[in-house]
Amino acid sequence: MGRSPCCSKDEDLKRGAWTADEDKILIDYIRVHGHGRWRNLPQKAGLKRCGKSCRLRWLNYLRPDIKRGNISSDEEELIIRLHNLLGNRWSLIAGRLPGRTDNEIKNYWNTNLSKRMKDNKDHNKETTTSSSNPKHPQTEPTPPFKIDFPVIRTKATKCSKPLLINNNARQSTPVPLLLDASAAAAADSEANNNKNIVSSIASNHKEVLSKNYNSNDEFLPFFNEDDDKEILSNTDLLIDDYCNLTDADGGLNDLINSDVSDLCYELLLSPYSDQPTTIFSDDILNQWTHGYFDDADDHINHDDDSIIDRHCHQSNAKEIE
DNA sequence: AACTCGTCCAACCGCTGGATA
DNA sequence: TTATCCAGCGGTTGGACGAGT
Repeated sequence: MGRSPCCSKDEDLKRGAWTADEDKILIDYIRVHGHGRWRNLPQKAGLKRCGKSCRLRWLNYLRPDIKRGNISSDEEELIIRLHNLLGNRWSLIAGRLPGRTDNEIKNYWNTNLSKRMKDNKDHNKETTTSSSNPKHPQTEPTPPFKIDFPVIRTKATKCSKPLLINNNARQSTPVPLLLDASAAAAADSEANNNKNIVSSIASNHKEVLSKNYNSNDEFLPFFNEDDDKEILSNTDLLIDDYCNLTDADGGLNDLINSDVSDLCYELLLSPYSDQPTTIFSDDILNQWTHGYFDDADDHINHDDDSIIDRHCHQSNAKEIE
């Protein structure tokens, strides 16, 4: 049952800090053979280390594209904004900061920013309390960092099928969509609603395909699970989720069995996984972290066309060609 | 100088999910 | 379908180091 441990503890494997010699051996080996196959790498390279340890050492310290030095203020602001947006998805956040590792960002957050955010929150509470006093009219609160954004739950998921939607056919009002299959099954009352939604989506997809995927096409927009105001992005969706929802309709299944069914969009991937890195443009982030959430009562701006960085589409579209 | 305490961060650990036989 | 492999992720740990007493 389950997998065997990466390295059994009774093996004569070295732990703890790496020496310069070990670093050199690892670098030399990877320079010649490339990385990957971490489990066998230590043996082949002549290192008495666990493969996992080698991987971590390479990714977090020895990679040539690692950026040394302090986190700049720009990087810091970006980390804060991304953390507001994504939560503790360190690898995703690191993906937006070239040369920075998830470990580094996680450490930086835990040692610097989390404390500062907490202090800031406390300060805001005090400010709010004192501002309730009519003798101290509230001035426009402009905290350095906003912290109460709903976190978008994303997942570094490889889609094996295309998910396209046409701007022109997009629904104008937020639509509740049950993304979890079991929840969908439990909520019979939602079934017809979902069917209608998915039917609409599938219809959109058909329309998109009929137009042969032009530059206005985008991924599905966010949907608002209205009560808890949780926001889910389309990256949470596996294609199977759509299929489950659309089985009764069949429309989307037709779509995904079409000629372009082997398209692969890779979303929100870490920079050191041999995969594309730039997913969200800074404009998008600005919209997400400022424009989208400036109004607490309306977390999602469905009228805004820019949801996912168009570069993602374009680069993938080129690959398709 | 010696000790304590807090901070930083590299490394470890356990778990997850995709791939594959 | 199931078991296993493997890479990757996020939380936690512990040693090094500096500041304060």
